[in-house]
Amino acid sequence: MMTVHESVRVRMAPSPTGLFNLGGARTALFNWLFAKKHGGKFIVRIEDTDIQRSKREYEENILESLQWLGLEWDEGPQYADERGSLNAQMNADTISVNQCSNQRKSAYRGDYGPYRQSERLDIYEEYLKKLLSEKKAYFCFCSKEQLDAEKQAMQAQGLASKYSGHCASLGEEEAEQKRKKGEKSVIRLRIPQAEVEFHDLIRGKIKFDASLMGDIVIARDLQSPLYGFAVVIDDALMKISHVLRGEEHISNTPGQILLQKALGFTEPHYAHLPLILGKDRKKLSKRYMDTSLFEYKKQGYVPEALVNFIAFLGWHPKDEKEIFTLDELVKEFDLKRVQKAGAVFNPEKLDWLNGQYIKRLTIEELIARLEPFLLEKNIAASEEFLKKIVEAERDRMKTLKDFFVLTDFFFKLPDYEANLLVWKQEPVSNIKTILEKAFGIIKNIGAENFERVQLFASLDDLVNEYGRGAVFWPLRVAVSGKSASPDPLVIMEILGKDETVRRIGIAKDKIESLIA
RNA sequence: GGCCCUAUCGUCUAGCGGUUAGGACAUCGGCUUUUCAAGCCGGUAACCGGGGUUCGACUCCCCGUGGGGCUACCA
Repeated sequence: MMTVHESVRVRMAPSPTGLFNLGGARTALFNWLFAKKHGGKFIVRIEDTDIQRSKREYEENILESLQWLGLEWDEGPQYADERGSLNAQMNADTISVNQCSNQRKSAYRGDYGPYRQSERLDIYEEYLKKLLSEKKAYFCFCSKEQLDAEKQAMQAQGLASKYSGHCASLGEEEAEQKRKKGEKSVIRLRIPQAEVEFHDLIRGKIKFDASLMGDIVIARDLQSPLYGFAVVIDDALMKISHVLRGEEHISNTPGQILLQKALGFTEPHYAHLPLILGKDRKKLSKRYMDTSLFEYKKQGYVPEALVNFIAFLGWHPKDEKEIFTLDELVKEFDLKRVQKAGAVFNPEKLDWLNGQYIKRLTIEELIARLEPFLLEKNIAASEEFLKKIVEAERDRMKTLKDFFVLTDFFFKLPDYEANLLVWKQEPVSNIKTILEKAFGIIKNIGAENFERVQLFASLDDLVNEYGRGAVFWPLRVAVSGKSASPDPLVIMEILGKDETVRRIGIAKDKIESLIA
């Protein structure tokens, strides 16, 4: 385990421009684990500086997803509708209420708020002005077309494309005039001709040649900071000690470090997590496998399985244990054991894990998890009945949703081909007699004795005469309408005498029609 | 094109100079067996290539190659 002396404060800084996905979940999980491991704080900060793409509903989705996974945050947004439950458990004085830009009252937990970038615009402006007055940043009036042409030209020469610095030497007054005239401008940070180096906790030393970067844009205007600028300010102000984020951010780290230097901020520690890749080895994208977390939820995956699965994407414990609870992960987690290369996401393993978790749930707990699905499908069944069918089928369930395809026949006998009743090479006439005899035997069992053991004993003679397969196969089909099911006698017990008799009656008719 | 990251079974990975290269998923076979699962047992399957360093490289270094990321007035 790595030793961390200072107080650990990590953050998850999602941009609410889409539904929360696996990549986000992984970043959140690793940050959360790191915080818990070191007794630190896990902070959620909403990066909604891109007002065009940011949506409130996405933000809610992110927050709900985190809660579903069990990754509760120490500081960050809090919603009106959760105040009732959460507020009660919290110190009232840790909550500050702000009026947010779109008229909605937003509350936060934590002392470093607001935790939504759109509500921190004045803070950014202040730092922007500071940079400008210190001449560390300047207004740039170059048009997109100009910039594109520059870029093309440089690439054609085989050079790194970067901003030429055209407006860097513009006089203050000149710039001011242009602005007054309403010429469109952006704010750029002066990048020194220097080497930027940082130590990545996962990858070691990473070096960049800043002279290849060109002066970077940090804001559209005083009230519109860009991501790279806002993160630096917020991380510093929120006293973030460790930045654990996806590998795609490695290349914007040097710019951020330069910004920290310009502002006199201390540099946080960095750890860049490997990417989660699709089967095509590319970063998970909207088009490819990048299903939102709630989609997994809807498909019947349990959060424990998802957490466990995600943890193992780019990380591995010391020993060979594979099933981990969140608490166990906290104990085992260590950045040292985080992988450097991207990890291809393997849905089969998720399925397996999910199945493992379903098997480990108590019947009661499993039924509780099934509840929302039952509600959605409008299935009403007694607790007693549910318990029985869940018990009979749980080993076959990979997802909660499997319950429905697996247990449909308990509710309603599906139609099936008469042929299905025939066991292997057994003559149809034998099947007919077996069904008839079984029908008679079963009909004679008292409804109060309608249990597996009793059924099994009563059918003993028939089994001895024709063989197990020849007896149980047609009975299975008769009671389930399927070729794959739990033990037919178990099904009968659950179904009860009347329904069992009725179904075997149907099978008898079918087999007769086959002969005729 | 430029910059950066990266490289062990199909996939996730263990390994940290000397191993029969281990585990998990998937796959294949067997057991169990009235079906399908589950479970148990077993099999197939990997160190990208080339140079070094070393008595000895999967392991360390360099160069290729492959893969990925970034290259926005997105995050």
